[in-house]
Amino acid sequence: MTPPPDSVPLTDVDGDERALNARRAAILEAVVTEYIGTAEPVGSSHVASFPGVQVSSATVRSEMVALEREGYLVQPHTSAGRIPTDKGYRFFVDHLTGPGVLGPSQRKQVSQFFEQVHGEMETVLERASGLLSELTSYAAVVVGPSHETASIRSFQLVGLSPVHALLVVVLSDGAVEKRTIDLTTEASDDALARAGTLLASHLVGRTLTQPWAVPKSGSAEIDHLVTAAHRAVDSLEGSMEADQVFVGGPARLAESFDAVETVRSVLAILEQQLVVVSLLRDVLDRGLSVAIGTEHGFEPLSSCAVVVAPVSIDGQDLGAVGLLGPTRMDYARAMAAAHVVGERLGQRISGGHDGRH
Amino acid sequence: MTPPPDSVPLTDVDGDERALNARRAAILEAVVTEYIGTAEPVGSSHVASFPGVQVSSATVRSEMVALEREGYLVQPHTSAGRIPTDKGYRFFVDHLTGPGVLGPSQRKQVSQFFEQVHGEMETVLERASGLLSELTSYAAVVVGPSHETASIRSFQLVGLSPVHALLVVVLSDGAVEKRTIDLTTEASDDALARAGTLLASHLVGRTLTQPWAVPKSGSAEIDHLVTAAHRAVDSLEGSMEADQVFVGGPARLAESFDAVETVRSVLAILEQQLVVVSLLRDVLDRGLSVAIGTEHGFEPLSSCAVVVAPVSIDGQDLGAVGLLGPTRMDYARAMAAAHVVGERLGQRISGGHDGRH
DNA sequence: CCTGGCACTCGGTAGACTTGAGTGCCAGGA
DNA sequence: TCCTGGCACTCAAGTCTACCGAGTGCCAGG
Repeated sequence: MTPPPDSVPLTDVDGDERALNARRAAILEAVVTEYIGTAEPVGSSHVASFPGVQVSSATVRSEMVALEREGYLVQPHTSAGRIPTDKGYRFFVDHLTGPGVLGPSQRKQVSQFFEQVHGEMETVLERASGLLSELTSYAAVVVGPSHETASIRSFQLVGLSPVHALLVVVLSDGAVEKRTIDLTTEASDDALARAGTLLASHLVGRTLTQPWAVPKSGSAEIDHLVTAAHRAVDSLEGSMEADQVFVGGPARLAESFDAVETVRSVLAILEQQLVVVSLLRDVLDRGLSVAIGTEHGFEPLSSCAVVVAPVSIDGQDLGAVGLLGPTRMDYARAMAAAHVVGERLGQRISGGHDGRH
Repeated sequence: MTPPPDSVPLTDVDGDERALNARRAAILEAVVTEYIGTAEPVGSSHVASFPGVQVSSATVRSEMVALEREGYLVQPHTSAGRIPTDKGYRFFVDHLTGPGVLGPSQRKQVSQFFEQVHGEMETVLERASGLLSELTSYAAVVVGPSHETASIRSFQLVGLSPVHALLVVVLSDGAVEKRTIDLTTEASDDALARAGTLLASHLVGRTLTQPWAVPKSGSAEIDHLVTAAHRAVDSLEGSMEADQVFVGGPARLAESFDAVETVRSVLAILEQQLVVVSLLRDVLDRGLSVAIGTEHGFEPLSSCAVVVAPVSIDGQDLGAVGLLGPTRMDYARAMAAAHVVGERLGQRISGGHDGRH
């Protein structure tokens, strides 16, 4: 029906989708901005009244037809306004919205938080997830640094009962891990201590991921303890990652989505911490700071957008922070908040285990 | 209008509210049972068709009027059926429903769980909260044993950096707690070790709540470390309670309540672990196993019912399990599930830190 | 190539009507 | 005395209609 020229953007830079001419971009921006604010389909006359759009509503309409044909907008039904598609949000995030700034009161809130917060790293991360959630009113996720590179600082076997011992490992990053060991035969405190010392001499200074040979002692009793401890150390390695995930303000999901079923399924996802971590890592690894709708390839979250920011300092990976909200989220604010909190958290973590007290 | 005899229950045992005559009880039971199943107001003809009710719907109607006057039922509006009030549920729970039994598949699920689960206490409690939630499809809370009576088994100071040390305490119940200590002056590993040994000799065998005097050493450097550690130990005491709360299946709240706002506020409560613990404790202390609506005096949860069961063995308090659902929850099943899981958990906890592996 | 105008679509709202579940009350009967 | 069937009444919810208005697509004129 329509001749080919219609489908060619005016300032097509490379490929077919990369750029939109300025007018269409302005219209898209208006639609996204308005829809984020009102959650209602945006009509051409609303758009035409935007300061950045200096054409009549009729022109806006014809441009919107083009934007819809190219996949940036959709109409829920005829005779309704348009709402952005994931692709529309993507263009908005990539080209139309600045890095975003926090309001003064929010900046103050962040500063106060980092001045006042104290205590163990876990506490700080946990409370930071709450902060991020409060700043944005979305659900927040904070992932702490992995223990992969931390070396073992202390290694101890503590007897709990005649047939139970506790392996306690302190890492150089301040993490403490433990594992109960069942002893098939009773062990004396003395044997435990000797096995502990033997193992400590072999293990202190290594990381948990480095393989190690089981040292031999002269005594069968102690060898028995040592092999049991060896198994326990191996099992430590796998289970440590999950400890460092903190979810803040999951209750806010109920504000973000009106469909109860969506709330339920997203909450169910957040319960699976491993999934959340890998989602954030995946998005970060792809060099993105925002994943919209199906971009993260994770079906149950297709109605969500994920904003992530690394927690790092000098390129060193110390974790990540993330925000989970509806695709019609306020990307600028969310990105700004995630960025700021991620950055301050990185400074805090690297700057000492407990700056003040 | 109506003469006094109308308002006098037929078999009034003591006080004015204690008992209902058998017919009214049967009618109340029918209403509650039906409403729990359907979530819709129950009419007199439905009730009349219940096997336990051998009277006509007209008679049921007049009895329902009486039950409404006495506060056991309410009508959402004229010409609708009745729904139970909190008082109605209370009577149902106290007098009309048996202890409840789990279905065979659920019993099997519980058995399998306790056969297969292994690992640290925290892991077991966490997963038990998931089990309880799956069994009932309500949100579950598991509170682990308090560390109040546990004695200190090991006490260690580990240097992390020249100006940071980590205090690591192992308790007799297998719990490990840590606290970072800022050192205002640098301390040698040797000084740390000596301070640690000194403190260990004073503290091992005590509980965390017992007050203790700061031991004096000859050296000012060590005294300095010792007082810093003293402060850290004191701060440990207060923060340990919160660690032992596990919430399972919060996403199921979205299934239990249809109002999004209710979901949001209940989720927000569950985020505050201290509140949840004290709620459960409070209900248990009052000797109840169920708190319905406003009975727990906690306004934001007035549309919820809380089912609790102690985790104990031989009268020794090892914690509590709880379920949070709508007031129209299936009390019999919930109580049965909480009871069983609480009991098995008690056996597990007291029976060893890790029965199998 | 933009714009105002125009006919058209269609979701949402409001009112009238119907339906049906449920009630309260009452008179007759065991 | 108490239960029951009958009856008139109430009211939420569903259906149908009409209508409004926001919004669109298209077109002719500037």
